[in-house]
Amino acid sequence: MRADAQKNYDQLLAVASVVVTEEGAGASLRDIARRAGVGLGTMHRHFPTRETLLEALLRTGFDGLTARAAELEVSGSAGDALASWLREFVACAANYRGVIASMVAAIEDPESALHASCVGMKAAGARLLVRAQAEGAARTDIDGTDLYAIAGGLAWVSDQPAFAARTDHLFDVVTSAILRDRATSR
Amino acid sequence: MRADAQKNYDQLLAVASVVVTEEGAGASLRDIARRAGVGLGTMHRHFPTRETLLEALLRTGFDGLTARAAELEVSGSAGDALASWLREFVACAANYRGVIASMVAAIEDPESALHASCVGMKAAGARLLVRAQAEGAARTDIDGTDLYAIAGGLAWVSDQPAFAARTDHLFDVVTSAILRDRATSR
DNA sequence: ACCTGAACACCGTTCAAGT
DNA sequence: ACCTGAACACCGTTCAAGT
Repeated sequence: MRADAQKNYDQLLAVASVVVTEEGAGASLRDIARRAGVGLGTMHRHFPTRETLLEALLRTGFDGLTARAAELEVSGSAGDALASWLREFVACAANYRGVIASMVAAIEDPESALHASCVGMKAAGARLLVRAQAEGAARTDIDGTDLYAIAGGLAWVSDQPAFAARTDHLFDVVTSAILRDRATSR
Repeated sequence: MRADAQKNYDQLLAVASVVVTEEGAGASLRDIARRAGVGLGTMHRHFPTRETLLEALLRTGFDGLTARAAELEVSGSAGDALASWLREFVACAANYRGVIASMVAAIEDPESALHASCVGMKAAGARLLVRAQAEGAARTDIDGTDLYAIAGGLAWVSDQPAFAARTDHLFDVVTSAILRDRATSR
């Protein structure tokens, strides 16, 4: 990438991080370009769709979740591993308001820039679920898609101002439906 | 209301029902006015905010839920009553895609046209919860707000095309976290 | 009383013109 | 190669002018 293009890209991403944190995943792309001091066309070349931008913003979090899943897959308690990873998944989505809807829709849309990452997240969760089920720590009548739905639902609830303060409690209530014989997890 | 005003109101509501069913709660109000053969100003006088329109669309469902709650409050099993009502709440929200976000936000916004209805729904759910808790059919560490959050989360998950087909299963999984000693409910 | 539609300030996307 | 910004087709809201 040419030096000026790289500078614009970095600047757009930095500004987008601030604006999307402030206003959520539906923030005005025009406004981001404006505040980054960049033309509208430049915005669209670097990030042709909103998903492309969200993917870049979530990149670090996605990589962290992937690494964390790899660790947890060989950790002591399969039940605790699943609960820990789910909690981090929800926390990651909570970084940018409204992003969970895109993360859920991306699963079924191979065209989405978020597709690969989200399919990966779903698969990582599914592996932790299978291990927990094999050890008798998780109920066996749910699959990876159910788990992703539950994680998405929890993330969405946490996104709502009316419920944000009860994220931890609701997490415990809902995970108790999946995991057996656990104390409150925090 | 003058006869022509009444006709415009009815026409707007009929068209809105179709358009919001097709495109969800974020449908273009301009488009609704256009398809109703009505000026933009008329649209805004009858329905000054999007919430006003949604409230009118959901009116029937809200009234049905209120009546159903009254019945269920004196029905045989407190646990079954809560589960039945929750299921109907989720089904009601599912009539119009995306409406659950407004129904959740309205709880904390007294200015919203949906406020009174949604506070009423929340209170009805809370009454059924309290009765179930008193009979030992529901866990006692959740309150009416937790229940509304869980109902909202389920409604949101059902709204996502990726998960819509598993609504019933996810409902059973999540309600099992709240209710004790119940068989799969459908 | 009630209705209409132009005007305004936004939005995302495209693309001709510049460097 | 890369950037800019006008042009286009939308959006919700307001309000002067009509009946």
